[in-house]
Amino acid sequence: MTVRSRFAPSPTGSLHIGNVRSGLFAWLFARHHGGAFILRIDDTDRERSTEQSLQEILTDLQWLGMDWDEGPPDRKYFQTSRVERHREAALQLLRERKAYPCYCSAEELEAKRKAAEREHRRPMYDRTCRGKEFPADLELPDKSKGRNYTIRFAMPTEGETAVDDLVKGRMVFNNSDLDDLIIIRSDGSPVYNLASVLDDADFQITHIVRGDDHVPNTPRQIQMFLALGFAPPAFAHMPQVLGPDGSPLSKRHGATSVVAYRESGYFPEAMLNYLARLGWSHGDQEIFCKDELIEYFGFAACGKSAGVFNAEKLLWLNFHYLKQHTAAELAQQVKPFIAKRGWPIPGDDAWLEGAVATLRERAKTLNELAEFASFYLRDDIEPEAKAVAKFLKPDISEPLKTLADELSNVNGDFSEAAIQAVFEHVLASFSLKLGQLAQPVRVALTGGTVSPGIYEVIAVLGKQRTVARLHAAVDRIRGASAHA
RNA sequence: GGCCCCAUCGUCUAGUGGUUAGGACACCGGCCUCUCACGUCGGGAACGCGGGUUCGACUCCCGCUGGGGUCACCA
Repeated sequence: MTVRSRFAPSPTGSLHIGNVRSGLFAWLFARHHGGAFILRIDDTDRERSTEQSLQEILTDLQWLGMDWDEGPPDRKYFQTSRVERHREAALQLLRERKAYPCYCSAEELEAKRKAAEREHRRPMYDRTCRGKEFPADLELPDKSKGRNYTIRFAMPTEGETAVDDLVKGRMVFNNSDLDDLIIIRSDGSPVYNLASVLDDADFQITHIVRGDDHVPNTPRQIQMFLALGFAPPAFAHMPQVLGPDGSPLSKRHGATSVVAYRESGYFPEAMLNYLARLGWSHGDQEIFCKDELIEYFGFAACGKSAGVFNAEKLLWLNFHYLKQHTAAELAQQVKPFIAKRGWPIPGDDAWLEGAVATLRERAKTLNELAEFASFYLRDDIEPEAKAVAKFLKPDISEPLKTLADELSNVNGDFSEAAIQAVFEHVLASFSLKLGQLAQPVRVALTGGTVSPGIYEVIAVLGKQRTVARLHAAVDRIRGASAHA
């Protein structure tokens, strides 16, 4: 049997970390077994589904490299295009007496539910309408035509339903605890539980991989597969992803969507690696490339307990992958992040590569890389007041000026070695230690007290810009002391 | 409340009856050093509790406690 797994996001918002992880495991499982990965769009909630979030989800998936064998743009894989199929199946169930019309109003049901809760009883539908007679040719509900009822699935009331879950193990449910759930609303539209079962059956899904919040649905869906005449697929329920406070990961925990990380300059390899390692392991290994993930993946090595999303570990992984890229690659990849800040993108790729090379050990994301490159990219830097106060003092103006002069006299290659030689000469003539000169120079050139090695910075900046900034600093010091 | 699930360092986890309980992130300290990083060396840090089973339990069983999921004309 060929493995066919699926991922069925709803296009009602951004692709969520917890959600995409279930999708990733479904994808890894399919790829591991050389099977097919099906992308289905659960867009039955027409109110909240948008084209924009659909496009965003597809982009995220492509970015992560989670390619699908079947799915969009083929309309067949959009749940809304299958409502006729869902309605026919409901009709079939009705004719076979495996479903029945329910005339209870939403208000009545709500009242009963509240009463049950008050009395600490299970708030389950009391099956008032089950067993009542109804014509064999009963039509599906349509409120607008006066057919104001819903269709419920007649769940077996005896026996039990077992789920042999690939990650959770065997779970047994009493059928008497299973609700007669609504499968067709009073407006005639099919409900998720029916649509999902039918789609999984029709698309011949062999393994349903999803979040474990679906566990309670599983025995009900198995009964529906059976009633519809299908063999139920295998199930693998992944534990939830939690926020740092132990509650399910949500927007209030900060960045939790794939797109947020994509736009912050994270690498897809890092995201993939992190997501896979959250709830799954392969001995002590922490770093996995995509092919290794596919090769090693299995549900046996998946944990059963929920995991806390750790943004710092993701960041560490991202740093790891950033270091894997060459400076030339990073120079290209950082451009969009420079543009986003409204800064000019250098035309000289080799120069940008040189600048990136000095920053790559310091930045953990492409976004940080762009941020740190600020003083290379712009000449209108505003030095930090604290740094100026601490390092740009009157007695350093002379050494700074001398350094500028000697630097401008360097002939030939403006290399780090040449720059170092100039420094050593200035240091000796003023009896200064490197630290005493380097920090003021750093403030003069970068505006702050933190930067790559000072020789590297000067080499990247070039003779002209370096000298200009040193002169500016000297002027600033003299201006300040003149005012004093 | 009913049903279901879960339980090793702060976090992600390894571990399948006998280990000094391992790794990673984070944290702390040393080294390197022109700042910050990187790197490197080292450190602290966990089997929720109580019963069994066993010569021996982190590992198996039961109970407790704690945490979570779910009970819609949402998906």
